[in-house]
Parts: sequence; structure tokens; C-alpha cells
Amino acid sequence: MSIQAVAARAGVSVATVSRAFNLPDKVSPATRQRVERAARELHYLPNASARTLRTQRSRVLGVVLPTLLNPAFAECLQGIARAAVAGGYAIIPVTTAYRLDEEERAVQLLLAGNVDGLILVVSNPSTSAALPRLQAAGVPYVLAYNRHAGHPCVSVDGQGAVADAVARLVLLGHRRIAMVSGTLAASDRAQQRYRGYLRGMADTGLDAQPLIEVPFVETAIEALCAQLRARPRPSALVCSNDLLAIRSIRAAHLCGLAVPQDLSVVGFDGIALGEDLTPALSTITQPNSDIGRHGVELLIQAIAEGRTLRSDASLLLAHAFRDGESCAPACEDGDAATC
Amino acid sequence: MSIQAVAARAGVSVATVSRAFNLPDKVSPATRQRVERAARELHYLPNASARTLRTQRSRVLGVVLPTLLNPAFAECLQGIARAAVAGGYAIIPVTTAYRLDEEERAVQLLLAGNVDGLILVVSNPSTSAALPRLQAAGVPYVLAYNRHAGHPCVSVDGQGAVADAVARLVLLGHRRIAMVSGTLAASDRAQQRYRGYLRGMADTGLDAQPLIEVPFVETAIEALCAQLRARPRPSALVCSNDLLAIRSIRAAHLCGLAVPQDLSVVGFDGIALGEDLTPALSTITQPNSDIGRHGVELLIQAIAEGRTLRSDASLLLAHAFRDGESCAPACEDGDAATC
DNA sequence: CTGTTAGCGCTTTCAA
DNA sequence: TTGAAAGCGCTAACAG
Repeated sequence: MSIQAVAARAGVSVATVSRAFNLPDKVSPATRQRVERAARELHYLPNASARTLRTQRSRVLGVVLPTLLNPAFAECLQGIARAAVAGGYAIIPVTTAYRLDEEERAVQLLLAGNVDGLILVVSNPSTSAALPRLQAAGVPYVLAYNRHAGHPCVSVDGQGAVADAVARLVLLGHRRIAMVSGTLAASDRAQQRYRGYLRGMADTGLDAQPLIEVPFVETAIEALCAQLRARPRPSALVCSNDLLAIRSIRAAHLCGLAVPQDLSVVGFDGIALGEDLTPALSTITQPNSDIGRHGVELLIQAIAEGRTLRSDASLLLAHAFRDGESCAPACEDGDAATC
Repeated sequence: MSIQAVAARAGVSVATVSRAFNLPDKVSPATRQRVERAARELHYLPNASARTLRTQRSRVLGVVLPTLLNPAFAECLQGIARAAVAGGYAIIPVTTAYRLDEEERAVQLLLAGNVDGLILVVSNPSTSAALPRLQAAGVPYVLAYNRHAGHPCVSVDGQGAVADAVARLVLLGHRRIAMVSGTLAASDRAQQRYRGYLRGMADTGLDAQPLIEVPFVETAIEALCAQLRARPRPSALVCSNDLLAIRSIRAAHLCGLAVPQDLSVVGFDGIALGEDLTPALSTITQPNSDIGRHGVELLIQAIAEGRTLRSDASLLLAHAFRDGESCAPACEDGDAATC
């Protein structure tokens, strides 16, 4: 079903059909009606490839994410999808499992697919091979969650957020506060959040505990258990994401520790599911969906203006602390072992 | 960067460049090398739109899902994505929030995007307006999770699975077993699982309890609480999905009921997260990722053979019961109120 | 084995 | 306001 058929049926030229759809004002109302009617009768759908070939615009955005198994990214992708549809764009998402080679492959794939722009969550903007490739190609892109002075980013202040969370725990009387993180090397977010932990501890004059680092993908509950059996054990855990917080709570349970009575746990991400858990997760919430939406909006605007995004277009969105049930005041002396 | 430039640089015709990539055997090794070298030096990427326009094959699959906020669908999408990449296809996912009009819009959008095939999870295959549209367009498609004799489907036996779960609970001594479901009208899966509940109860000669029906999207914990406060209350809950099971556990907690001591809860879906919860979720697991993978494989095969999928290509995958900690034997007399 | 060429469906000058 | 026609980049006859 091509534009030819519509033109024939409407008794006009293909140019007029094209105009009737793309520049309706440049066509007389009467002919426009005829064209629309013919198109409807023939169930005409304009061919996206032909249009893309001609205009050099695919109206498709590429999306590069570590995984959809973390609901934070799933929420973000929903935000991206909604904003993209609203702006008349389709999306092609690709997941990378936190692997650099996959990031590069993904960008390659998307570039070959003629995407008009990309929104991506990379392991580390400084080391990602994908980014120089994008710059070389001159394709607009924006990073989500990542933070880097040299790239356009939509993110939150992870460092400040964690420092605040630490301060909160200190206010509750906690002294032995440890941080649980995914592999630091695999994520600049994890690194920033860890820095926030160190700052928060330093600000209140407490000794930072050794970082409890576990793999991102596997469950690693045993490793967590081992850490909780150490003496003296922490009375509170700041986790680098909600999934880790959930696993930490389970690990605590397996060690015979009750959350929050024996151990306070704070997460990071604000996944919706956290509110339905028991105990409800105390967590630093990020506007996951908005991060995606803003990324898309920046991208679409840049595309419309035929330019790439500069790093000073970066957006820092607000985070918040969601008070759940996984945090409680520490014992008087702040030493969990005596509880 | 077009094929012309590569041809010029390699000193051959565009046809030869095209062959060097698509039919390497039909080109002499020497020229092939020259072409490859030229392409590399120019960072040549074949233009997907031009190729699609010419071949009438986009190498893109459309994916229609209710939501990514349910990890079961996120897992499925990962499976789809992996299989698609392996088969040289890209995917365009669209979510519908369980809404019929969105399903139709999604199919429309995807069809206009020239997808070669679709994999979709619809509310109800019998009533979906999207399906006739697809048949009319002659585009190959396959349903995931849905079950219907008139369409190609990749699914599990939800009815049998729930009936089995009920039998299991009966074996544990439960008598007052209720079912918690999302809006029945919005999902044929929910309907089938409910039928499984009714069959399971009938098989063991028990009275079915009134269905506890809550919205899919909202949390609805209050509604659940109300049901648990009724006397005599159920001693076990079979939930139509894991998200509902998680909410049910929270509702129980808010009512002062301990899971599994006072109330047993069984979920459905087998989301990975369920294993990390406390109590670990007892649930009927579906091979979410495999459902997606098989769907894509069927689709790719059909596309390669230039045909649509017939309903007898349907696949029924195995489910399993994953024993967690949210189920326990009932009190001796099976009457929860006396526990 | 390689080159020439038509044409996929559309948008967009340029002319009328 | 409308039409004719070029051409986006590629593949696939067909010819050599």
C-alpha cells in the first residue's frame, strides 16, 4: 500500500498526498479531504523506511541500559518510552549487563540502525569506548544516571544523597555504619555513592568501615551473611541500590538478625516495589521515570535543532529520602553487639 | 558514508561492495579484502533504511507488553532481546498498561514502522482488536503468556499450575484457601489461573471462596487488608502473580498476621526477586525468559520462510513449583481463626 | 567474477 | 494550489 495508490484513488499526484499529510496547510481543504478519505479506505500507512531514507530522520531513539532486571532501569525505560511516544519517536533498547564490550556493540548496532539519538546508561563515562564513537558519528546522545563533566547527563546527586542518608543514620544513634555496593569498577554511580558514604562518615567524625563489595548480577547472599557475622558487626547498612538492600535484609534474616531491630538498612533507587515489602524499604528515591523522560526531551529538542547536546545541558534532578520500616534507632551506646 | 564512497575507494562498483557484504562467496577473495579495507577506513555502516526499503525486510521485531514494572515481563523482554540480537534482529517494545486501546495503537505504530513480525502479550486474544488487524496485514505474530486455540501462543498451563498449587496447600492441611487476582476482565491469564483455582478446590471437594479481585496497577493493600480481616478468614492465599503475593504478604503483616505461621501465600510467575525476599516467596515459576526466546525463534523462522505462524505452532512450556518460605502447614483443624 | 541499472516509497525542489 | 521529477542508499536482475 503505497502513496501511489492513494494518489491514484484520490485523483491527485503523489506530491499532493505527501503534502496532505506533512504540510496540510499547503493543500486546499477539498483535496485534503479527498486524500484522507482515499488513505483511510486503503488502510494506507506511510512507509517509515522510505521516509527515513529520504529525510535522513528515522524518528527512532536508541536506548542503552545495563539490565531490565533492576526495576530502577525498568522504571526509567518506561519513562523513556512514554516520552518518546509523546514526541513521535520509537525506541530500540539494548541491554549490556554492565559489560563494556556490550556497550560498544550496542552503540554500533544502534548507529547502523540509523537512530536519530541515543540515551544511555554506561558503566563509566570516562572509560566507555562507546562515547567517543558517538561523538565521532556526530549523533546526539545523553547519559542517564551517569555523572560526568564532559558529557550531557541527567542524574541525581548520588554522593550528596548518600552522605545525607549517613547523617540520618547517625542521628538515629548509629555509629558502626557500613556500605554495601555492587562492583565499584562496573559503575560510576556506585563510586559516587561510595564517596558519599565516605564523606558522610567523615563529616560526623566516624570511622568508615571497609566496603562490602558484591557482584551486581548474582545474588551473593552468602557473602553478605559472612560480613554480618563479623564482630563487631555494623548496626546499619547503606546499600548502593534497592536490590542490594533487599538481599541484605535477607542475609540479616539468615544470620538471625531482625531488621530494623538489630540492623537498619537503607537502599538507593526508590523502586516502587520497595513500598510493598515488609519491612517497607527505607531508601533514597530517584525520579527514575523522570530521568528517562528528561533525557528523551533533551534529545528530541537537540534533534529538532539539528545539533548534538553539550555537557552544559546536563540536568541534576532532586532525590528524596523515603522513610520506610527498615531503619530504626540504634541501641543507646551505638554498639550493635550489645543489643 | 554510503556504499558509493566505499566502491570508489575500493575501485569497484557498488554492486560488488554490496555482494562483498551480503554474498561474500560471490566475490573474489582479493576484491573482498579491498572492499573490507575501504569500508573499515571509511567507518562505513550500511544504511538500514535503504536496505529495508529495497528488501522489504526491516530486521526489526515489534514487542507489545502490558508493563515493564512487573519483573515477569521485564524478564521476558530480556529473553526476547537476547534471542533477537542473536538472530540479527532489533526490537521495538511498546507497553500498553493492560489497555485495549493502547494495544491497538501499539500494533498500528509497529506496523507503520515496518516490523517484520510481532510478539505480543494482549489482555485477551478473543477480544483484542489488534489481532485481526495483524492478520489482515499478513504480518507474522506470536502471543506470549496468552493462551488461545485460534492463535500461535507460547505459554504455560496456568490453569493446571494453579490447580496443582491448590492441591499442595490442601496437602499442607489448608481448607480455607482464597484466590487473589488482578482484574479478571483485563487478562486471560488471570481468568485461566482462576479457573485453575476453582478446579483445584472442586477436585478436593472444598468450597471455593469468593475471588479477591484488585486492580493490576495500583497497590490496593487496603483492599487486601479488609479481606483478611473478614471472619472466618482464609488460612492460605493463592495469588495470580508474584507482585500480588508480595502485596498480600504486606497486607497480612498490617493485619497482624505472620506469614507463613498465620497465613500461607503462593505467588505465580517466579520472578527472580522472590528468592531474595523474606520470607522467600513460594511460587509457581514460569520460564519467563524462555517464553520470550521461543516466541522470537518461532517468529524468525516464520519470517525466514516468508509465512505467518499458524496456531498449531503454539508451544506449551513447563512450569514448576518453587518452594519458598511463605507456605506452611495449616493448624490441625484447618481453621485459621483458631490458630 | 564484476559492472550497469532499475526501482523500493517517499519528500522536496522547481515549474506551471 | 498542484504536478513532474530527482534522488535518498541499497539490492538484485541482467549483461558481459
